[in-house]
Amino acid sequence: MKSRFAPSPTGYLHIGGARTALFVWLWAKKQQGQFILRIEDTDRERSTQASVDAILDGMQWLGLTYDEGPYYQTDRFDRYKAIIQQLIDEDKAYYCECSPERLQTLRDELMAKGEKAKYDGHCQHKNLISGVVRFRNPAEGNVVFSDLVKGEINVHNKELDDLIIARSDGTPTYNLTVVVDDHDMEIDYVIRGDDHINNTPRQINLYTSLGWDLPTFAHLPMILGSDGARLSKRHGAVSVMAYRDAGFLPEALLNYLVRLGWSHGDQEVFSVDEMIKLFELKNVNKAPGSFNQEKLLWLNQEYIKTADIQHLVDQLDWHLNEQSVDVSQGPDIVKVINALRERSKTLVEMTQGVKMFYQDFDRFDEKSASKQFKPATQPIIEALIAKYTELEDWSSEEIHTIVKQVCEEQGVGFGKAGQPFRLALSGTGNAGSIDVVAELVGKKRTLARLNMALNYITQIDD
RNA sequence: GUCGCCUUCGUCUAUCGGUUAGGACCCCAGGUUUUCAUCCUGGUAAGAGGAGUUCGAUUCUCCUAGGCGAUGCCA
Repeated sequence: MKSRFAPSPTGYLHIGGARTALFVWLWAKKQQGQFILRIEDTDRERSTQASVDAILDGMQWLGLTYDEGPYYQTDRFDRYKAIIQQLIDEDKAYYCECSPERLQTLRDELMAKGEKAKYDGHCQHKNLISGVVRFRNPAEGNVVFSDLVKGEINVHNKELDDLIIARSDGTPTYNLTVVVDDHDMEIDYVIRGDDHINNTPRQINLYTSLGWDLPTFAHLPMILGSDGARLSKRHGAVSVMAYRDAGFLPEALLNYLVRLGWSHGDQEVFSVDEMIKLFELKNVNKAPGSFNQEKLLWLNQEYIKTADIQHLVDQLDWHLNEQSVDVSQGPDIVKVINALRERSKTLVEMTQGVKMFYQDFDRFDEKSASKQFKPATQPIIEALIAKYTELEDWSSEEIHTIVKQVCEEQGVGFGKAGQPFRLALSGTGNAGSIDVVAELVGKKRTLARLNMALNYITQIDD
């Protein structure tokens, strides 16, 4: 069994494409079949190598590995040419010299009359030998096919016209190339976005005309933006790689995407293995879905909380490099991640949190500082400095005990000491459990930062 | 315009004729917590509209409306 993902390289791999790729990939994996990647680059005006690279990068990051390919349609022009010639020879296709102007006028007229805008067959029997090549679509009857997600679809041949299969420069067009490729590559399942539903009957006629067996079709609903409009740049990040940059784990994105349009009862979290095991095209929804960043964020946090720690280390590495955070000197990154993982929605947030363990800062967040570093706090900070300077066993337990001691001696609640201490340690006030954080930051840096806080307080005193 | 596809809480969805229409995200309230976060408890919120079939429709049929797609020498 074989299925394929066939993007056209006219931009990066976007969310919708990634979801299609995922479903196709899952279906292939589930059947223990082959997943083929084919680049549909017949439109040479718009196709770029940069886009091909971007698509490949996106798929690699998501872990959607392909068993065959990438095949490029531009490498197969001879084959398409032969098929087109064959169709002409068998009188199943013909040349047409109608000008774009004539065609446009025709469309306008038909539309004005309230009729279907389609080619009128002007050149059908002229026996021309140049121009575009059109496929002779059957005039009667209808095309019926059973779509794995949409069910039975029935289209009258009257609605279809003689579509162009070769441009006037001889290059083949999409509807011809897909059919030839899917046949030659022995694709059993054509799974793609439902914007292709309307092309399917035309393609079926091509298959039939060529005497080829039909693949099974499955048309996936589109992904819309939060406003219900087709997902586009104005909805924010649509490129898959932008999600890596924003600190998402690939498995979180995959999990989000698989649940957008597919479900298995009430289950929300799926490992990739579970997806493969449970995925069914018949459980794919017919209706389009809206992309919802909040839910993705929630899933990302779930994955950050539960992921294998080494995996997290590996994934975080890219962000650490990106932000030039050197973790080779200082506490074990594993411990730092464990201290941070429950409070990070993204790896970018986590990277921010990591900084305080490896980098010194020279100022406190002004808003927090003005609130926390009051003159009344001075004796508390001084007491902490005194006791910590003496502390031999720099462990979270001891650190915690001392905070408690100071609170008792000064007759204040834990928060009165804990809050300023947290701000002194982090500079921002955003940090986890202070004892654990202080242990990881280390004695030297903790004392330095407490002294910095003390300075701050004595300065506002003046 | 014409043709095709689609329509359950704000969002993602469950339901395969009989349910107080369930779950999840978000939001709100309460609890745990040295802040935040995590965690726990609870809450708000839905079958586009109209006919029909049926003892009974969210579920089946039809109509209408709305959305999306196609109508390209794009894919």
